[in-house]
Amino acid sequence: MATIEDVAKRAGVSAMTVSRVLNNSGYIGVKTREKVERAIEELGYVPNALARSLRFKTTHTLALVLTDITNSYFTTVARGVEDMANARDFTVMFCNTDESPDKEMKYLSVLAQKQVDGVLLVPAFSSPDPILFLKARGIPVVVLDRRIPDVEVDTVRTDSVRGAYQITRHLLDLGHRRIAILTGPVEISTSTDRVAGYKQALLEAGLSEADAVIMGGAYTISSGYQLAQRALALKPTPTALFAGNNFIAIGVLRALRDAGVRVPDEMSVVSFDDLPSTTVVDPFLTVVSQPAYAIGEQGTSRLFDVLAGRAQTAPLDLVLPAELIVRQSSGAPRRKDQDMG
Amino acid sequence: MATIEDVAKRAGVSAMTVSRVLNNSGYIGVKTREKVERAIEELGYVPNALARSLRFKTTHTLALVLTDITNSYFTTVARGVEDMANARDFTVMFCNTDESPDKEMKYLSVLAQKQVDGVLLVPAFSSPDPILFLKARGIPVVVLDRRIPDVEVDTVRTDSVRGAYQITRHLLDLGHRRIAILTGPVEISTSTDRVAGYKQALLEAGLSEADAVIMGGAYTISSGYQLAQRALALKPTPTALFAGNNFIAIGVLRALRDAGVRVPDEMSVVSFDDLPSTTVVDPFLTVVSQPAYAIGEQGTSRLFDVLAGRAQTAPLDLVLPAELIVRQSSGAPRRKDQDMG
DNA sequence: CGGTGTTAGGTTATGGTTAACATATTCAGG
DNA sequence: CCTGAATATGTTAACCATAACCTAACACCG
Repeated sequence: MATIEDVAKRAGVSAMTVSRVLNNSGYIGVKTREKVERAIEELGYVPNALARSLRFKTTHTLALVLTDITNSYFTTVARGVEDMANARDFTVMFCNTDESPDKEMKYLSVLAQKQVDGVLLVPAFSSPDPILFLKARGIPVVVLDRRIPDVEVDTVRTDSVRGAYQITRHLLDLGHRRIAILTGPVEISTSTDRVAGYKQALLEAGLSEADAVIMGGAYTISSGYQLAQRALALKPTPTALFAGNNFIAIGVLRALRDAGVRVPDEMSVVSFDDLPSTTVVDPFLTVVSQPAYAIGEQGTSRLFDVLAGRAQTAPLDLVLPAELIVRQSSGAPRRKDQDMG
Repeated sequence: MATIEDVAKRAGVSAMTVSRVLNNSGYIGVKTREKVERAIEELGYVPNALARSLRFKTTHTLALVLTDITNSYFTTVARGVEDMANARDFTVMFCNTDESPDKEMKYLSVLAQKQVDGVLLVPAFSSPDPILFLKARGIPVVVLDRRIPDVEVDTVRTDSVRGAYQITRHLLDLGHRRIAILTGPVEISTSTDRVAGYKQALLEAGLSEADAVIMGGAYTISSGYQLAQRALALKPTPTALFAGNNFIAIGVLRALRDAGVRVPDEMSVVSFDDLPSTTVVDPFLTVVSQPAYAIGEQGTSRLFDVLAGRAQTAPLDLVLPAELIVRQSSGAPRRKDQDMG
């Protein structure tokens, strides 16, 4: 790769003159400019951003650290991040943590070394450590999707409590009284928030804590499958299942299919997180849909505000609304199943 | 962010000594090492990878340039790339080109400036320019998913010809004689390769060029929808539709649903590219499935070989087999539709 | 014609790290 | 006790680009 010095030599000028041509700064003679531009062309020179970054202490690079890019929800978040970053001439590094705090920490260390200008983090775990690590090194962070307790940090997420409330309410309105929520790990805020919204709706409908059926597992298909099997074994059997995310929903639907339970006739199923419209012919599942793209976009936008010193001191907690989309997977419970309110 | 000089001062030694501790090189006294390690700890120092990269001319960073991370196929490719890169302590920058050669070129220029060690490219267009650009700057490239004619470059892709042959053969074996292929842009090799495999199967089955129904559009859902509508309007109507990729397949299935055409009873549908198993409860579509993860992995592996100087001179053209997965969307044509072979 | 401002370009130092070289201390062996 | 090897640490220069400073030629004014 040619350096600025190579260009300078070929054009018969100093490196500084080339730099001036590149950055359109200072005075440059017309003929000199031409000579330099020709030399740049001939050598296929591109300036070395490392050297620049070393001086200016900015790399025009962000990092997106998430649990698994393979989850369509995060794919969409990632796309939102990339589009927003690209619009400001930033590039994005991406890192999959697979929900492992170790892997997450290793990545953050590498990212700090690479001097990324900022980090968008979907935390693997509800620990303040990753945030503190970045803060100690002066690297701005915005947390996406999940809350982290006990630490001041900008956050952009979906209103899980209200979303869960709405969809539970929808089931209650249909007449369901035995609704099980099959959700992710208790260490992740989305999980606990969704349970909170679920409970709130139950209580408001005159049900008691004892009527809540809360089953925690992981945000995976296999976990959804197992949780659904366990839910089917309960006496009395729930009339509706609320999946904590899209992976769990798929697992639940497969378990019901394998058990020969028809949806929604014999069992209503709803889910947090929609399935990507690009892979589904006929959307069937009643869901609360998260504004994934907007979360990526808004989070990145906030990061730019911080980088520009435009951010207020108070940490942002931007909570975007989820959208209830009623489809065919939820219906009234069969009469014989119905409780007497 | 603390520098090595800050650490040196705090430990009362020179920067070089700190460097030696960091890299475990040369001789270090026990007590000195302790002092330095304490200083590193206290300051939360991490070495500046920019400065290192400037010296060593390697950034431990790869770039993945693809058309759209939102396509589940590319998401999986990306995951393969990231896992392989991560295993070697490399990070990955990702860039969506949206099939725009302009955007692609802009990205490549930025990546060259940022001194990435190598690029994994899903080309937006069948032009050698991006390859030549990178080669001129000494940046290794591996092309993924698509071929680029008229240029020597390492390539890792699916055997589109054979995959298309197999699935067309499958339809022919079921008795179909009027099979339309609805595919992507003619400028993209996957598209032309799939058409080639399709034709080959037809000819082998004793059909003629005239029996081929080839409709080109874009690799999008809306294009699939429109192509299917046009295919339905043909006289005689095809008895089977072969979608060129997963997006087209979704569009086709929606068009058939809207037209009230039942699959597979009234129309068989097959597709190149599977839908992600993580978003489908009951896989229904007969497909040739591409080894997306392996493509990412193998491409990255090849890139590492090149970086290590371990690559043979001859450009690699690694063609991975596609897998025919027969499901319910393909069946025998209805009798009244059947041609007399 | 001297002074001043404009134009055009060069020189030096800096950013953080480390290879190469230089210097200083310790210790074993003769 | 001296010599030379082994050990321990420091100094300089280089990677590449550029801000800050400096020099020089020229035009224009009074």
